[in-house]
Parts: sequence; structure tokens; C-alpha cells
Amino acid sequence: MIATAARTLPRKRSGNGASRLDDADEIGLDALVGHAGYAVRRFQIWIFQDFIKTLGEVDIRPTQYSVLTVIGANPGLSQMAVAKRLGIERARLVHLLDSLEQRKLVKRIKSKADRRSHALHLTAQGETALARFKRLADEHERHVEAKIGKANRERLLQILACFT
Amino acid sequence: MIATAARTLPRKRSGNGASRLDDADEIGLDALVGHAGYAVRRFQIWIFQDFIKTLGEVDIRPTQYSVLTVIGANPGLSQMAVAKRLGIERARLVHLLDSLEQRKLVKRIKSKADRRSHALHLTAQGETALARFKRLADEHERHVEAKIGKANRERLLQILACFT
DNA sequence: GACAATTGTTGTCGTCAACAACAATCTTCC
DNA sequence: GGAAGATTGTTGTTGACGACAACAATTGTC
Repeated sequence: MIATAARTLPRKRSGNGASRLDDADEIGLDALVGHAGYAVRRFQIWIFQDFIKTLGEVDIRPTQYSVLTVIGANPGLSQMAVAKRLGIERARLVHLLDSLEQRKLVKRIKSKADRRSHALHLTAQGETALARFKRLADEHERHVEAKIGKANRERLLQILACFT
Repeated sequence: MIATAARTLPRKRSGNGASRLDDADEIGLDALVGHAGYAVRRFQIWIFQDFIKTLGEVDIRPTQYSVLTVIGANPGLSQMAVAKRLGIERARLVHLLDSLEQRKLVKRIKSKADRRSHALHLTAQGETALARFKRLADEHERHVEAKIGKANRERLLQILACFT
């Protein structure tokens, strides 16, 4: 029932020149409506742009925020553990931590138990900074509520809880 | 109520070596749960990977599918119109169309009304191919249903309808 | 007809996921 | 105890993608 209606050709104007459909935005999406992936992609672009803008004054991007949050809540984790938990590659986490360590927000401490791994901790400066980031992130979250509605946002989090 | 509970320090083990929390996945996310952006990002990664895998036999990625769908439903559109409708940059659409044109799925026809623009059409081969792509895309959509539930998928589409 | 705007194109830059390879270190197994 | 295999952090490459700037050709406007 989702896209089987494509049998009824939705063709509009085939060979003739461009009508004034070009500049208007009444362009049909056909089977694209009904695809969760498309809606999710558009929403994700919007939500990330708002996050980046809202936390622009502190220059923190979504991935950086997620790393700081996980380290703050679980001090001493290894890079592998953080990467696995957040679903990012450990190769990518290296650069993220390099940046955060340069900004004195995070420190890598050589683990004595396993000398391959690093125990990740927030610096004192990183803790106070993260508190500020969280306030701004909450502000961003209110923007989401304003966009899709408070109840819808709650329902969304509930539906997607299995991915966190 | 979403993240103000961060006042109660969720700190666990601070200075001591790594416990066996590293390999387990019982790592708290703290304020990250409750952020729509994080859940949406993880979901988007999952859904795109499934789309790419499901349409792997025809080598079609989500963005390519969206372009083909819009052109198929609105033949004669200009590149600018397609780009604006799908929220992708016209610079990027150039490469996408180059690829699709090489594969004989799409053709650019010089518009006689506005000789700057191209009227985009599917080839005959492109139409039959798109029909196959849609069947595979429906199969992918059933994977989504299996993952989050039929009702939840419907609700999700409804919530995010304002972004399509 | 001069000037601004639009369309397609090319190019660069930065983010991000996916892989592959490597040295150092740990674990396992004999 | 030592060899073989696995793991951790690191470096590098590749490709998709969004953002931006510049350009020629063309159109619209005044």
C-alpha cells in the first residue's frame, strides 16, 4: 500500500517545454513520500544544522558533544570502548580526541593495566565547559520541540530508543 | 526534565584502572539519551546502510534513487528545480546526473524555452530500471517495519512529514 | 543596449563512514 | 616459557556528501 500505487502513471507534461512548475515547489515526490529514509535524512540535516548553529558560540559539533558526554559520564573509558558505544570508528575517534585534547577539554592517560589503551578523562576545564555545552544543547532541543511539537519529539525518542 | 538530572554526578570510577566496563556495552550515555539528534543520527546510519545493501545488486544509493524518483514523477524538470526540491546543491547534482546519464538512465535535453537549462527525462531503460528499484526500495521499507514496527514507522512518517 | 540575476559547470574545503595497514601490547595455546 | 593470534591506538586512502566560490552562457530588467 505504500508504493504499489506507482502503477498509475503520475506523468504530467512529457515533451513540451518547461511550464511554471520549475520555480514553484509543487513538485511531486511520488514514491519518495512513504520512504522513512528520505524523511529521516531531511530531518537529520535540519537538526544537525540547528545544533551546529546553537552551539556555534562554543564551536562544538554534534559528534564532539557526544564524545564529551560519554567520557563525562564514564571516566576512564578506553578509546575503543567509546568508539564502540557511539558507533564511530576508532580511526575517526583519534582525530576527534586530538582536537579535544588540544583544546584542553579531554586528557588521555596511559592505562597501567593495559599499556596499549588510554583512559579518557575530562579535564577540570572540560567539566565546566561540558556543563555549558549541555545548557546550549538543551536550548537546541527546545528548537526541535518548537519544530515538530513536544509530544511528537517524545514519541520520536521513544520509537528510536532501540538505536541509542 | 530531560537533562537537568545531570546535577546528580553519575561518575563511576575515576582514577583507578579500567574495570571490565570497557568491553561490556553497559556504558551510560548520560545526557545523550533525550537528545533527538543522536537517536536520529544512529537511525539514519542504520537505514541508509540497509538501503544501500538492499539496493546493492543494482548499485543505487539513496540520493540517486531520490533523483530518479523525482525525475520519473516530473519529467522535464530543470536541474535547478530538482536540486531545490530535494535539498541538494546544484553543484552536487551535476555529478549525480553525470553518473546516471553514463548509465543510460537519465538524459539531459536542451530546453528550447530557456537555453541555459536542461530538461531532465528518464530513458526508456531508466523507466524499467526505476520500476525495479522501487520494488527493492519497498523491500527495504519492510526491513524498517520489521525493525521499529509497522505502527511506529507510520507515526514516524507522520511526524516528519513537514520535512519532505 | 547596459546591468543584474539565473543556470549549469568546475573547483576547493571540511565532515564523515569505510577500509587497510602497521607497531606496540596483550591473550591464548602448546 | 615462547610462538601465534587478537586487540589498541595510529596513520593513511577512498568515496559520498554539504557548503561555498568562481565562471561562461543565457535570460530578464530597466
